[in-house]
Amino acid sequence: MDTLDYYEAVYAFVRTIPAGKVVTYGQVAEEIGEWRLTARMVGSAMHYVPEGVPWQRVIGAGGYLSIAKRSPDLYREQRRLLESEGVTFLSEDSPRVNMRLHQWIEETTGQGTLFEEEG
DNA sequence: CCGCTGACTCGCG
DNA sequence: ACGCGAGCCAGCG
Repeated sequence: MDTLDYYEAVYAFVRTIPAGKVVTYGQVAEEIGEWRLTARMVGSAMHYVPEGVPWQRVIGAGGYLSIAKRSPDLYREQRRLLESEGVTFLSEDSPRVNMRLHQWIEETTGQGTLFEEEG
């Protein structure tokens, strides 16, 4: 698989994520199954995401909207898009999605289950 | 070819 | 809970 095809594979996968569901960067890489394709690569692909791809459904590990650190504007945009399709957060102020309700792919490694509810 | 960087992630204070 | 450093691999100058 050529390098640029990685991006296409990522976009193709992201398009299959149903509204109201979210997947982490790491999960996208894992699902595609190319050993070179890491979470970082998925992040790069999302940076150049073409129109029509529901990029907001790809989030950081643990439900955290990782874009928040680098771009407050994109964070607000992503949050707005997610909430408009029914995704809920741990709290109004929290940048973390309620993974219990919205995670599309179940964690199988047993590690991701240490997601905590708030309150 | 070398070095730096990044829409990432994990482990440690 | 949170900042930091390290590991990660492809892109770019």
